[in-house]
Formats: sequence, C-alpha cells, structure tokens
Amino acid sequence: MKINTISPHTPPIAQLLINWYNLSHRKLPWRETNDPYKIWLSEIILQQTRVAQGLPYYNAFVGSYPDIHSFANADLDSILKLWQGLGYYSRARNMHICANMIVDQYNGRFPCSYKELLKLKGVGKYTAAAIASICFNEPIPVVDGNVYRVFSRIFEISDDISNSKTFNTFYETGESLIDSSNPGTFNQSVMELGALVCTPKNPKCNECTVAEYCASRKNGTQTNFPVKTKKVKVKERHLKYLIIHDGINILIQQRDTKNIWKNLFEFYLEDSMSDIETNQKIFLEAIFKRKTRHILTHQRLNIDFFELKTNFKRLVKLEKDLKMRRIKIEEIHSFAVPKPIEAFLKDWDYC
DNA sequence: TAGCCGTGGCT
DNA sequence: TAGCCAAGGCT
Repeated sequence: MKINTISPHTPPIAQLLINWYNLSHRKLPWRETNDPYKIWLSEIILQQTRVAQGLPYYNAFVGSYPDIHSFANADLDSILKLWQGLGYYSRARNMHICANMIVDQYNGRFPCSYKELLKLKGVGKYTAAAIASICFNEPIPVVDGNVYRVFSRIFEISDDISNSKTFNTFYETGESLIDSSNPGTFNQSVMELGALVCTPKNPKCNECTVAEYCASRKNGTQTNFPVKTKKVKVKERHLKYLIIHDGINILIQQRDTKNIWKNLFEFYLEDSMSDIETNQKIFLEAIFKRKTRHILTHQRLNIDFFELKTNFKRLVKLEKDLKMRRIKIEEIHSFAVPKPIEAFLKDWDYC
C-alpha cells in the first residue's frame, strides 16, 4: 500500500472538502435535521441506492411514520408495502426489528455512540459512523463506496476493495483526515464529492476542490482506482407463476425468508434452475400469458406468467391443497409484491 | 468469510 | 448489449 501522507494535525484536504461542501452540496430533506431517527431512516434507505431513487421513499416513510414509536408500532407488512420497489427488502425487516429494539431497550431514544449504534439490527460500520458523526459529533470516519473511490484516487491506494481487510486501510485514512470539530460535515463532504465530482466514470477533475492533492489526477490514473477484483457471477433462473382466480378472488402466498423478495407476496410458483418444461400438472390447464425477464445483480430471472381461471369451489380446494391464501383481487394492491409482479398486475385485465 | 440480497441509471 | 455500481449488512 502506498499513501502520500499529509500533516495529521490540520489536514488541508478536510478544510477544502468542508468548504466545498458548504457551497455546493445538494439540498436534501435529511440534511435539514439532526434527528437520529430521520438520519437513520435516510441512511438505511440510501444503502446501495441512489438519492433520486431513495428520496420519494424517505418522504413517504417520514410522512407515515414521523418518529421511532410509530415505526415500531407499525406491522411489518405495512412497512414492506411502503418499501415496495426499493429492493433489498431485508433492510425493511431489520429496521422494524431495530425500531423495536430502540423502544424496548433504549427507552425510545437512539444510542449516541458508535459502539452502541453498532449493536442495532441492520446498522453496520458505515451506518453507525454516519449516525454517530452527523447526530452526535463523534469523530468516526465513514467508509462507503464513495470513500473507497475518493481516497483511493487521492492517495493512489491500490489495495483491493473486494478484500474485507482493506476496510481498515480506508478507515485509518479517514481517521487521519477527519475534522474532529465537524466530523459529520467532513464525512458527508467526502461522499458528496464522490457522488458529484469524483464519479466512477468521467470524473470532473477540473472542478475538484482537492485536485491539487490528488495523486491519480497528477498521474492520469483516475480510472485505475479503486482496485476491485471480485466479479459477480450471474445465475440464470426460471420462474413460472400461476395466477389462480375466479374473477373475484385470487390466490397468493408469502415468500419465506431464505431467498430473494423475503416476506413479499406472490402467486403460485414453480422455481427451477433450468428452462425445462413444467412438471406440475396444474400448469397444463392454464393459459400462458406472458414471458418477462428481470435482471438482478446476481441473477437473471426468466419469468413466465400463466393464468388459471376457475370456479369458486375449485378455488377453495386449490387454496387448501396448495396452501395458498385467498383474497379479493382488488385487495392485492395492499400487499407488497416483487417488481415483475407489480408490472404484470399493471396490465392485467382483472386489475 | 464469501455469497447473497433489488432496482435503476449510466456508459 | 452487457457490465458496472450506488450513503452496506447479514449469515
């Protein structure tokens, strides 16, 4: 590892970043408050999620659940419904657990130290550092995707960010730079620079406030950083959904917690790793409706939708035989469903 | 600890 | 198109 060290006492990089941030940051609702509940909400929503995508969800959650108590008192399916479409659904489940931890174990008040925040469900090193620094002025550096990119370029740090040990290198770099009198602003300034200036492709180095300190700008090596070796293997998967209904009622089921879309609702499903013919007799009587493709980070889902319209008596029998849940068709809009099902329902004749 | 977990925008 | 990856955390 190679670091172009600077003075540990009064880091000019921190001053430049904070001055730039104060002038140039985007005005966002969670930046108007120090309420740890709202900072927590925004940080979880923004995990692996762009601001533009998360913003409407943040507003919806603040509107429906203005404080930790209303969030903790809500039922999980309502939270999942509000979360629908945002992805990484375990975040919503963990938030519900976390909110109840805070109410039950912390008397409804967020713990105010990094160490204590780390104990909360769904709160890892990044989120704990963000809340501790922004809400409680604790000088803990955040390490996220932006930080990896910005620091690796400034100091030409060639450690592989796929390696979990590399976290420590960047954490220590952050410690050496952080402005202890304003850690929250410092942390946000690095992330904001990563989001607006020091972007993955085509970084705007001529606009960068720390350009004079940046080794990779000097050497023209911006695109070499950060170093990341691990590639994602994409699995091919084949799902067949069967919509069983009688024109008024419809059968749905809730997914378990061991797979994607945990706790979301769906139709009767045949799930296979290959595109072989279905081996379930019930699909033979159904009408093929549509073939769709849903691209995820780790999987490519090929989804076939089938429809079986039957009478009420048979519907009730199938409900029992297939261990499904029977609801009115119009009620399906109050259940959280995966994206491809949401898309199917949008065009479906009975909705 | 390496694999898993969503969706959408950009190139 | 295909690949990358975005304010990560859990198991």
